[in-house]
Amino acid sequence: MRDLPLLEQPTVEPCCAPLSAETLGADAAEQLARQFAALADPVRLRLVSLLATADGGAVCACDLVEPVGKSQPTVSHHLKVLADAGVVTSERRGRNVWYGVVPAALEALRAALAPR
Amino acid sequence: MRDLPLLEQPTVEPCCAPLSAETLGADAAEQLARQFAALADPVRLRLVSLLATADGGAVCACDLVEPVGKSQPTVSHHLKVLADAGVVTSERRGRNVWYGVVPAALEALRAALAPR
DNA sequence: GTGATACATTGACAGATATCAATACATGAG
DNA sequence: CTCATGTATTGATATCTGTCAATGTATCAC
Repeated sequence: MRDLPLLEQPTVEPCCAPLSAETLGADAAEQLARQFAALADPVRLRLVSLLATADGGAVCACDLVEPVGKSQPTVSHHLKVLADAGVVTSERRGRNVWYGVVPAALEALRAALAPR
Repeated sequence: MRDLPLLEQPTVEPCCAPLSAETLGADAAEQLARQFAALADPVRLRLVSLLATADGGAVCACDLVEPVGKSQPTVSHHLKVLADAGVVTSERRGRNVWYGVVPAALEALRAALAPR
């Protein structure tokens, strides 16, 4: 028995060639830096990890506040940063909002770090 | 004909299990966030790319200032940030200092982003 | 409609960060 | 030792970022 993805997955276009393949241009560097910046915070990393390890790949925002030990507005802020960077997606379900990782986004970053 | 590595490569211990494998603890999250933060700047990304694409894998600091278009102290600062994060190594050679990427460090970050 | 619940936004503030000019330090040449 | 060169450090400043309390907004139950 197979389920459709819980959350709609946005299309992800690769930021650039791997760092080790060709010299990064200024524009690509800015874009890539923004994506890494999204992961450059311990709270956001824990959020991503919570989403990525959840079965179904999605978690209600209500279940994210307590595990990271920050206030609700702070968690909401971090989720927005992740969403703006394309690392997570969100979807309203009644009164709740569910968040899920965008595996393709992580894969794109992984590709940027690939060795020569 | 094979050469020894131009720069001594430090040992790199993996920060943590992949984000998608198990929930990231607070301490591991801090450590991993610091490493991603090193890559969360366009100038530093270009520096890493310049080093990674150079044959021999190392470049004189003197050849890094002009390509990134920032002042010498600024470039020196960014190189220090990268070195502190373990992403690059440096070695003095006479009056110059040569910098090189630490491929294992990039690989460790890549591993953290690996899918389930 | 009213009230309750879940999430997002605003505003304020402290701490971090990127940048450069000026200066210090280290190395090799003479 | 002295000087020139390459790199690092210091100090100052503007900008960005993480955080929370307070408030706003959307959805459901009634």
